[in-house]
Amino acid sequence: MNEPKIKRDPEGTRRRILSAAAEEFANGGLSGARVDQIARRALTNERMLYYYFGSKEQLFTAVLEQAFACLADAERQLDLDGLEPVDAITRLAHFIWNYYFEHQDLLRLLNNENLHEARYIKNSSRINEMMSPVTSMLSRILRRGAEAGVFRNDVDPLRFYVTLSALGYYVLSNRYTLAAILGRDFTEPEERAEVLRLSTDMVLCYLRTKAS
Amino acid sequence: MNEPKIKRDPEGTRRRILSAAAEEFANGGLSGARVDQIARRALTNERMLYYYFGSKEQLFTAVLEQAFACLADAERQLDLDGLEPVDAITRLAHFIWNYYFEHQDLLRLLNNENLHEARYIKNSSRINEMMSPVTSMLSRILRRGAEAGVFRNDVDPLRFYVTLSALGYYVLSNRYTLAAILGRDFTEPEERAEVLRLSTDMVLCYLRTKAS
Amino acid sequence: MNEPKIKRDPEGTRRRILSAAAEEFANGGLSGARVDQIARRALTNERMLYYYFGSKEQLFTAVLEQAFACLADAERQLDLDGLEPVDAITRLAHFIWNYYFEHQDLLRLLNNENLHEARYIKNSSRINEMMSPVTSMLSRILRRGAEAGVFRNDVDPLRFYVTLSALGYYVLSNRYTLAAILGRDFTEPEERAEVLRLSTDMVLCYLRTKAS
Amino acid sequence: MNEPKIKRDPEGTRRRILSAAAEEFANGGLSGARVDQIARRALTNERMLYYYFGSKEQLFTAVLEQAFACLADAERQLDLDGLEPVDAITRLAHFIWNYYFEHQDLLRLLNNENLHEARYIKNSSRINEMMSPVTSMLSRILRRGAEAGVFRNDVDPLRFYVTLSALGYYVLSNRYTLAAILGRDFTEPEERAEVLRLSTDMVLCYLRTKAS
DNA sequence: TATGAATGAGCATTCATTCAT
DNA sequence: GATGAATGAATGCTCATTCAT
Repeated sequence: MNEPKIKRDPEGTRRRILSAAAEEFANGGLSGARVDQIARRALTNERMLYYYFGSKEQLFTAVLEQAFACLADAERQLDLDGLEPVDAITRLAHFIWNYYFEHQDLLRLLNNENLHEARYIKNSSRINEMMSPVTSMLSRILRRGAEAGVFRNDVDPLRFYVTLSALGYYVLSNRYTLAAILGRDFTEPEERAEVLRLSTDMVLCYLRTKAS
Repeated sequence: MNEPKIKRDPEGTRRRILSAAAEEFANGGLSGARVDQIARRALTNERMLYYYFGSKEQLFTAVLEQAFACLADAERQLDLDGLEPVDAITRLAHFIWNYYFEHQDLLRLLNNENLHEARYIKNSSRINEMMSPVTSMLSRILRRGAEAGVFRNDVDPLRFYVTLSALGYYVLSNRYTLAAILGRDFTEPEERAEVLRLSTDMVLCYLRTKAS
Repeated sequence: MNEPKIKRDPEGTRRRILSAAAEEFANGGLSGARVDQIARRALTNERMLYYYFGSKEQLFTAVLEQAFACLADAERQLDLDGLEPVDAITRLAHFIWNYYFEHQDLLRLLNNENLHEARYIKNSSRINEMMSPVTSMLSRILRRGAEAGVFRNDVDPLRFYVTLSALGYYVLSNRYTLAAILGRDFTEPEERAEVLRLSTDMVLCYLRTKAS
Repeated sequence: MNEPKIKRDPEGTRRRILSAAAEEFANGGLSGARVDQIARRALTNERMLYYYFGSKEQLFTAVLEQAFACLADAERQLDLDGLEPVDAITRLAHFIWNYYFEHQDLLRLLNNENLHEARYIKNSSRINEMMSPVTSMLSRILRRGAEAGVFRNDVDPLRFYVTLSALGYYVLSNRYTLAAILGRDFTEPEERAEVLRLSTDMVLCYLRTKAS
């Protein structure tokens, strides 16, 4: 009656359910999210959710798949191969740092998923097929840097990648408990800039050092 | 009947409930944990849970309080003031790294708590009262290092502390999604040792560099 | 299985819940009534009760609203304006007397509601909107009687209305304790007739007396 | 610790439980009252309630018994035999009117008990033994009045007694719903005085009228 | 494709009551 | 006589899901 009813828009209905579910699962996780809330937010009814996705769990998986697909897309649009190694690393560090900040839903979904021991990612063939494009990119940068003599040559790309991701992820994911316990909000603009600088300084300092 | 019934053991009952709750809340979080499961695991009945803790949420808070109290205790037992600055930092890095590894329940509780935006920590006067003892310790180490000329002198202790914590926390918290996506398990013993080495190398490398 | 299942009858389901609730709330009141009993009696399940009414308390309010709506309907169907004043008063006295007798659920609901200090009536906008139609009717009768010289002219209509209601309500509401303590059942047919006669004699006797 | 603990006062404990129970049962009735509330209000623990009274229902019965015993006591202290019949009736009407007003707990208990169909009064031998002293008193007054020629001689004492009680009980018991529906509070001092006057005028007017 | 109606299992919580000291 | 600890059976309510149209 007073609610805007969308009629006969299968594509749109599916999309609205997916984005509504992303928000609800981000807050609350799998068990905390409510199907009626998702339906209401998607301007449809609960039945359609089952019609399109089969079950709450399958919907959760679909949300994860979409979030990962977005990340992979963004990574693919990064073109670091034309940059100097130092600039490439700096650029990559900034990209990762910003991506999580701008997609905190993904961060929350990842946290939830890890609390489930990645059960739903493992069951998704789509996610398993998409290998992170950024790792091979990183390998190339590190190799180029080593060949140019600006980087040490004993760096494992995967290990280095988690190092690049860790600080940004950690201060964002733990912002609330850190604020409660340390009394500082690491997501305020100035503070963010300082931590990012610390992070890039640290990794570059390490890369430039000769292996012992 | 066939279960061992413990009778008249208030201390023990309370303790059993608390530790059962810690496990159940670690898996599943606040909404995922089931009070009947907690009661069963504690070898008591649901009623006692309310008798001792009032509500599921208050029990959750009590679990958080205990986990934080344990961490604070462990931090207090660290005596770094007698060590050389470099050794002290190394020791601290190892401590943090190992503590989360050996107390993954705390890590999961923290993740859950951050998904709740730290609502339950904020409501706990006990937790708010216990300021992390490690930060003042870290300040002293950094100052000593700077005075001895081995460390740069522009390092913010809190910012440095989250840097120390971040990598260990990240690879542990995200082990499942990292394994699914990057195909490597960062919690295997050898891998852990390598990542820890990378981490300490990186921070020490940074500390030794003169400020730009 | 062996119970008659009614399917796809929203009107009927709602109605059956309401009438089942009326009975259960009449016995036992708000706290004494059980939602599973109401559901069983309504040949449906507990969930539908919440589907249609939201909560036990809202269902209680809906039951009160319906009972009051019935009373107001019955009052509206009384046409006393064409009768002689004495006949009109007699007729009204009989109506009130009989209505409570034939709707003892309403009486019990009213008793319960007064034990709650009318909390649920106050929260019902529907009930607050329907002013008792009978009071204005009574005003007109009393005025006509006074103008015709058969009634005294100092009678307050509302005060007189509660006098008319009181005796019938009291002997019915307190029938059980009166029977236990005085040893007489005031709801037996002969006794009822006598008390009704006493009541009408009394009020008419009073109305006919000149004001002192 | 911070609560005043009463120790070794069996008489007092019993009394405090009884009066606490009276209040809790008056609000909420049998099913609405909570044993822990009663215990807390009585400054003792739940166990003592069972020690002294056996069960919640037996406690309810004991409360009823005490309330009735108080009423019977008060009635016995009325000495109407020395008064003129008209004064005696007036005095009795005022007594009843005031007693319920000053003992609204009794009124609420009676309402609750009638909602239970007087189950608990019936099971109390004590209450069944105490016949209301006021009825025989009333018989004597009516006889004297009739013999003196001031009262009609066809009045049934019991029927007349309920008439005397009804109005006072009704406006008090139904004060909240009457206020909500008629918009007038019949328990305000001035209004009470007027209704009492209406009531006594009415019964005296009736008594003075010759039988038809 | 879309939707209101229906369901049973499960949820956190509360209850009166009893046990053991 | 007095008390803290313990219990099992409800209680109101919510959940994800399916039915019928």
